[in-house]
Amino acid sequence: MTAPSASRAAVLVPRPFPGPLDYSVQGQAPAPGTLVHVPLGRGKGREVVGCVWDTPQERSSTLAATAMGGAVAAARLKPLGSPLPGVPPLPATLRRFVDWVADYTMSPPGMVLAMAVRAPVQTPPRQPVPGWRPVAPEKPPGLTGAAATPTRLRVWAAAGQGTAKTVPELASAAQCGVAVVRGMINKGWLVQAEHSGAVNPTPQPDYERPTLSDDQRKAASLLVSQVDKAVFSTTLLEGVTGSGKTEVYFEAVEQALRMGRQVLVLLPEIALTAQWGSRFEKRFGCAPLIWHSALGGRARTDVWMACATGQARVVVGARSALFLPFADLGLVVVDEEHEATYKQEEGVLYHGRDMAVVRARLAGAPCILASATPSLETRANVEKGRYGHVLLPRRHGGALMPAVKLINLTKNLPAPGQWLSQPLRDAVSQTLDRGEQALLFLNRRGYAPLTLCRHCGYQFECPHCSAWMVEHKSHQRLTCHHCEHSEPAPAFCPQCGESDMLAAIGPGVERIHEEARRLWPHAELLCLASDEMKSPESLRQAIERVASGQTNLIIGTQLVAKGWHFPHLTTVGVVDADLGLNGADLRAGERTMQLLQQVAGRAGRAERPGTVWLQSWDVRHPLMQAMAHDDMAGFLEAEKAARAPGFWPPFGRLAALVVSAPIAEQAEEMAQLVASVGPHGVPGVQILGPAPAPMAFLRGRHRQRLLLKTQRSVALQPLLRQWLAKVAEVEKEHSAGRQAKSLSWQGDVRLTVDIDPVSFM
DNA sequence: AGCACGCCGACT
DNA sequence: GTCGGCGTGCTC
Repeated sequence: MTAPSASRAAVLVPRPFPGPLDYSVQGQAPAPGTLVHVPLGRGKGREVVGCVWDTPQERSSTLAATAMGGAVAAARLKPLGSPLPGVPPLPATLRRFVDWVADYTMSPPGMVLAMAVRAPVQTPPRQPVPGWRPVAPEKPPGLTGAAATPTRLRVWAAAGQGTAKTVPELASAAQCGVAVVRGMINKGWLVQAEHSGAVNPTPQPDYERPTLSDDQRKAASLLVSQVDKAVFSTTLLEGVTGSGKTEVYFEAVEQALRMGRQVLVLLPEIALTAQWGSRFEKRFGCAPLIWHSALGGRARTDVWMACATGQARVVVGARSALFLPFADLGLVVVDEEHEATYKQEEGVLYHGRDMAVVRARLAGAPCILASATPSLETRANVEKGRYGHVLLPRRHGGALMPAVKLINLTKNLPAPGQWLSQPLRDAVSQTLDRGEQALLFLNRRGYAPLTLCRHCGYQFECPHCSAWMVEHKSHQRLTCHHCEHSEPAPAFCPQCGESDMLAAIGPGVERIHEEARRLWPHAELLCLASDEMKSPESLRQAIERVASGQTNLIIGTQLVAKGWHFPHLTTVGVVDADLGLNGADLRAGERTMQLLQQVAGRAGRAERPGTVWLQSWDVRHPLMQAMAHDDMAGFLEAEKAARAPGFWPPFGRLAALVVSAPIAEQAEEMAQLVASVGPHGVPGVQILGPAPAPMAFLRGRHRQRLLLKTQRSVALQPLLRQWLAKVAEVEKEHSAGRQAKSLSWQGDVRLTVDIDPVSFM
């Protein structure tokens, strides 16, 4: 004889609390996943929208039970509010994913939930609008003779066609006022029917099936069989640039569509969704649903709702699409899986690629990771047998991989103030003469990375960051690339007052553009940098100009290195191939290799072969040698060999702890304290630092960094949890002892934890 | 994260 | 005498 269920419901609210809060319910509690209004705090706007959460037992299948404090006394419980109308409950697979991400990233679960429910909370879904249909197939007796006016008959006909329509829809279809329609409803000639709501297009599996090469067919059949099994698996789809990876995983998408299941495709950048969408449309006959953070209001909620109701078949989007409430997810694809932009660097710090694998696992769906240059992490998972692997070793349609040539800058030094060496100039001139397209690549926005005074040596630095201000000639401003700060280009030195002595040092893409315009005055130039391409639409137009051959010389930043298809492009010149190799970044070599491979991959994708020129100050560098001799495997082996002995990722695990404060000493003192209570002397665990973070001053805050490095066998998060608990304990002691100690941790001292850090700033 | 409460400085 | 600064503490 079980009593009616406890009059208490756990509700996760979008606040940084350690777990769900309890509310009292009279009668039956709403099902887990239901979004409800709940009172919170004593404030005026004391209502928030939360999500009815599962009991710990229900969660424990996927999550180690988190020790939560004792239950709150029943008398203190506030009553549960009303559910959000028209919003389906969050599916269990999404709730488990929220729990998992919170646990893994050590973020409050409520903050993870916030990412999943922002759309329907900010913009409530459209309420279902009634549609109207004829009362019967035959005209009713009243609608005869004089009453059967031409207008009424048009309304009658419109109501009988297609799906049920709303009153305004019928009025416009029949070209009459709404009054006519209302009148017919009052007479009972039209009856209410389900209105189908916002209709989502349905992709057709075999709208336009491509002819696949043998390589492609073999790869596709394996992926299709994974989708067919409808269980979790992860497969790396590795294919050189131009090998037709997209067509291959489209076959897997097709299979999921045939099975009536939903597909999620992640892209590293929203800019890519437009071109991807048109490829999808050619293949499946309609556009996919697109999801990214720039999507506003109503459109956002429409996509969210379509995922929840199952109407959405295929969604393509940025990493935040992982938190959409898919009703029946049958396939997850992560395109360009190696891209660092998959790492969220603000708020909840999660890696989109890794969380995509988890999302698929919790949904019982296969996951495909696609790349021409897979990350070492993913390769390691392939080698351990955790991920499957399919390989496309050749370019599609018989196109050849481009030849790579090195230009030794020490021997081909351009004149002062110039950056293109003679061999590169010759190569570009010849390309243009042949009527082909050339690309000059420099991964640095703006005109010049440093402005200094030749008289006194003053360097223009950002007042809020330890970084130089970058000159942007197009806007006549100096801009910091790490924060919002920007100021008009100066006329004189603020230190010595000297005018005419300010000098732009080093090249940015704008400066290369200027040099190219002088060298090739008759070329059709286009400068492609992310800061100039604000909207996806302006980028789409620029890409279209390149792809169609309207422009023949492109100067660009890493934006042009993405997966674009430029059939006329045969020559690529990398202005500074060494850029990115120096610095303390663990993955500097790997990332530079991926970038160079991706840029190089833009050349010679059609019938004409391509050539890639790398300008380098250090042509002996293993990466330059590997590029020239097409020996990526060798380079990667060397990278692995360098990381393995120290248990650096992927051979070990890493967490970054960053202490930041407005005053440098505060950050230093706090970092010392954090370090002092860390897990020292634990086998397989190493603490590095504290030391000033590579960006020691950022957005007005001084930063100290510690790294926790463990062997793979060590559970990283429990270790960190203990560590942070000790930090909190010591902090408490200090605040209890008030007057003691110095200025530290008075004020705005923050500690952030980044699991699996990607950026080493 | 919000939001209110609380306890100290410059204004009508 | 009050308005308002942001330090501190709580949210079932």
